[in-house]
Amino acid sequence: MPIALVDCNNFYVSCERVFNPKLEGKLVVVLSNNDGCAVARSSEVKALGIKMGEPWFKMKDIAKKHGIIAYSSNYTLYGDLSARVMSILSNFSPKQEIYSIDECFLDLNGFDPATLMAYAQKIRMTVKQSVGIPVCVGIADTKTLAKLANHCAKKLFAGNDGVCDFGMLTGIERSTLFARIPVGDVWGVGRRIAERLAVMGIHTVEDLRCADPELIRQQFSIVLERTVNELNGHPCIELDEVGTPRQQIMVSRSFGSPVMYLDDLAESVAYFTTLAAEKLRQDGSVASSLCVHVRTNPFSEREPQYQSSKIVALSQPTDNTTKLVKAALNGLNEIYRAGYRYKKSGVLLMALQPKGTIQPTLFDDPVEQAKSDNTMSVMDRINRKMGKGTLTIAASGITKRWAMRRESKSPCYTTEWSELPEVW
DNA sequence: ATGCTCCTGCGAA
DNA sequence: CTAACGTTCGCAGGAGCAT
Repeated sequence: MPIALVDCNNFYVSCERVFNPKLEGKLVVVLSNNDGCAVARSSEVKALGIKMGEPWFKMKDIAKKHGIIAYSSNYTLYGDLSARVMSILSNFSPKQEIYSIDECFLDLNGFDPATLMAYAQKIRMTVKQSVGIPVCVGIADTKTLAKLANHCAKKLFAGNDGVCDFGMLTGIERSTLFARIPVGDVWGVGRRIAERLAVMGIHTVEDLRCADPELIRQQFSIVLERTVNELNGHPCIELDEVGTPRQQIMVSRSFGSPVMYLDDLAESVAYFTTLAAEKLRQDGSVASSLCVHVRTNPFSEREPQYQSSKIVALSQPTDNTTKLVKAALNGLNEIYRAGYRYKKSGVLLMALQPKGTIQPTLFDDPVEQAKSDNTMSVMDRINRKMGKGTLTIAASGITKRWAMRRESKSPCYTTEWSELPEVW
């Protein structure tokens, strides 16, 4: 029952390189929102020892010294390229689970085990040729093992051309390999759990594989017990093909610079709510309540700190931007306190359900409902065709003094005509 | 005693 | 010039509450 995990290499960096081949071989990082931390690093940058999540301002000296090129993140571009990669990959298996923006599982059940390595190479070549993104492929009998195999394809076997198939290993070879990998590299084992495992003398993947599942469940959770079983080749985590609709939708951002006044905060909350509402309608869901959240900057230790949130119930489930914004602003009014320097706000849409399943009695006025649906669908269509933010509600403001910093964003090559360089 | 919701911790990318 | 540290999602388990 082989499963492949296909994962893009340094995905955001690779996206930038697709449209700017001069970046090949150079030291490149992509920064998080607000140009805060490094969230993608080229292999050359990783070799310098710069860690994932490292704050940009802390590594500026090293960056200058080595000539690191930094990009602001361009999620529009990365999302579009991701969709192209996933579409190509879907041709390689009847069952695909898109796990994140840069990786997916493929069910390879029924394929001849002896041909899987070659098949994986074909996958890599096809994606590279048609989208320009390099990927690695890990193959094994469970999702946890496939993740681990992918990790090996990337890290341990530099000479193995980006593919690793655990099906090719004997039991001894596997144990020897696992004994060289720190337990923290296993899917589902983060920093905290790794620390606690270390206390128990479990340091490597092999240690965890041989641990007593019953004990692990007792000391940790059923999740980690499943991990142990999966490491032993017993599938516990199903391939999840159907994109089960989200249970909540969150939009929040740190501000480019701190905000003091309710007006600015309200603009941001209104804007984030419109973004959340767009996602909600894309999912075909409606929300029954929402949560507004604001906070000061926890890293400014000398400043007075404040954070608060408020849950607002909606009179009936809706996907209408105007109604959601009104509710969010009501909530904001209740938690706003003057005199603080706010650094972040956010909106969480909660208690989501499929739009189709709302009880008909809730549609008291079908005419109103149809009007609302029409307005929203016109807005969505215009924004999709003419670019995000073409049509917005006034409450989200024009000036956006709080807008996030994005000092070095590349053009949205695949989605914005206006951003194409003229020479093209 | 049982079942529900809410909150927190943790992990992932 | 200076100051500057991400976002979004799910799951499990425990606390707290109602029945």
